Amino acid sequence: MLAEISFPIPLRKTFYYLLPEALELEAAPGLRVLASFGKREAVGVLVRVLSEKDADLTRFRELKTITRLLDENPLFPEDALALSAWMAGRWGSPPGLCLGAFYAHAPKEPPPAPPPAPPALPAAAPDLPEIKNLLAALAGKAGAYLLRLAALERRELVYPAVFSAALRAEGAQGLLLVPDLNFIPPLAAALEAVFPGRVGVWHARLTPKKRAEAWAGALAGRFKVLIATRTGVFLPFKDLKLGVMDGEHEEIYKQAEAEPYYHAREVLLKRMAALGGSCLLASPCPSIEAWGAAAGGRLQRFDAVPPAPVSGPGPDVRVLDMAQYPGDILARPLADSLRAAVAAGGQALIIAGRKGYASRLFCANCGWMPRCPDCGPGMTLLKTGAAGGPVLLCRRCGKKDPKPETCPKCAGKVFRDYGAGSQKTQEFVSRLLPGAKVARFDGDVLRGSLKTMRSELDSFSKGETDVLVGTRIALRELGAPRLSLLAFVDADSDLSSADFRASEKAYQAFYGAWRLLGAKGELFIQTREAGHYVFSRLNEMDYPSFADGELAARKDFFYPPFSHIVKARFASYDGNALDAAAADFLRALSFLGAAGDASEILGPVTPPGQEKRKFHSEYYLVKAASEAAAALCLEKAMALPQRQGVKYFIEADPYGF
DNA sequence: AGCACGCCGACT
DNA sequence: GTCGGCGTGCTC
Repeated sequence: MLAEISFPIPLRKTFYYLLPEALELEAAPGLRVLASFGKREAVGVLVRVLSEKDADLTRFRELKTITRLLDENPLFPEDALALSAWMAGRWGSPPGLCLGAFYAHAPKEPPPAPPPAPPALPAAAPDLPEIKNLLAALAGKAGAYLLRLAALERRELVYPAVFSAALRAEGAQGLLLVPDLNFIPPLAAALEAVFPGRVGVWHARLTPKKRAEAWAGALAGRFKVLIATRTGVFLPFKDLKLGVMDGEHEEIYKQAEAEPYYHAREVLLKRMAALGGSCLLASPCPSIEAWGAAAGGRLQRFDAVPPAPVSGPGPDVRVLDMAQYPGDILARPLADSLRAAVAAGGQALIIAGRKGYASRLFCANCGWMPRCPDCGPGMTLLKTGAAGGPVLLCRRCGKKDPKPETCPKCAGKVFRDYGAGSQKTQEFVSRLLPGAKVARFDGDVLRGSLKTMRSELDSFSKGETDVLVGTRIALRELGAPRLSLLAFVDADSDLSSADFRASEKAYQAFYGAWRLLGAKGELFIQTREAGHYVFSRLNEMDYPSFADGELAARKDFFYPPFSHIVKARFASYDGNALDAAAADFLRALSFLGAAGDASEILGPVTPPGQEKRKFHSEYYLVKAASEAAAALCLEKAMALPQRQGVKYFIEADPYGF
């Protein structure tokens, strides 16, 4: 007999091995196997057992034999093979890598038996009618739910009650996914009160030993609840009955940096459905996708949110039109309020558009802005280049140019810049408020040492820091006792993007800020698009009305959740090759219109002034009417002939473009 | 992804 | 003369 094996490598194929007769009875799909692979031994997963006559073996000189089986039983009762095959089709990553995501952290030998488990303790349920209804639903039959949860601090109360209600059966386990490492400790403490000694923790920064313990503990059923960041959606469980996703709207749940590509929200929903368990998506401001799923009946929605007028007047929202304050990092009214707030003993959080010094340069006379001469997008200004002077950087292709002495359009000599990065803003604020303690929190701090990050956050929440300058990630990190002012230095980097999710993301950021401020304080938003419609709805901060409007717009323009997006970008120095690649693509997708559904292809979209550049790029956006149609488009786009000198970027369900 | 082979630059 | 850079090719 033969064994068909999948390896965690970026190839869209499986491998045949001889299955020793002694293993024929034990061998079953889903078991890990050890096998010689090239010049090394590799761990793969048995996909199928088949007989020699069912496989075309003429291409191979000889077959190798499996070394041994590593498991007695499959690690995933929910069928990781089927789930990973679905993932591979949905986001276009190689099936072996998708399957590998489930098995990546598995120790080679099966884990030891778990110690006896202490009993669960009762959880105090918050006294809100909608929470009671949710708990009753969770205690009943399995389902998929959306919970709108307003106050940040209620999570520590709600989640223990939620797991307690859904995990009454002795062996039943739960998974709580969080968007951020810093959410884990308080939630772990809250869950420990209900499941003492049976709360596990999982994130990318665990030491190898702790990671192995958490992984094995989940599989063996030692943990009642696992709290985990994104990758935790692939953890093995003995009997997973409830998957909860906190901060469901957070973009971090989409893995787009490295293969396999996936969205943890959709994997969780699919996985819980396969297990016959429940899934709960929770957020103060759900994604429009989740909002649409609730409107369409695929999620049952609970609103644990008092209507806006009940929760108080809310902070004073001030949208500053930066056209009136050209060149200012902080406009005059904001600077004045900031000075006053700190003088009065308050704390402030300033959100810059990006990290570092980067900002956008423009001519003070004619408004000219530098664009990348090679590939098109607006260039950002860095404080120092290699030679020491200021340089312009293209964030797409990495081209660096010295800052021009005079404006190429009007020969003006005065330049201004706007949209300062966190570092530059921090320096500005330090100069504005001599004597105040000004700290910074951005992606650099988040990726730096855990100790530094914690001390920055603690220092702010204890009230030692007066002003924290950060990027948007600082928003979800904080609890601040004396926070009385919050400002967005540059809201336009979000609003002006071509992304159909731009206003959703911007609104969620403003809403997050509004909630962080609580009942009082000042919220400043600096923008060059003060007329944008998100601002017309900010006063009431009525998320449902915003989300309903956004959902209607998505329907009108046929965007998700009403369609499925596949983005195909082509780039080349050779314009003819680019045209040929695009023609290949359109030909391959010509079946779309013929199907008679509403699917359509947008594009080509090219950066402005493309003709004059040596580097060409363009993209197409496929709006597919169904998941199946999208999967077919993705498959055809990935199978395109690779033309010489052309780079292909194919992405399903892209975020941020 | 690993891992090896292979052909060109600076150094024990 | 070697060590080592990463381009290219292969894995049943």
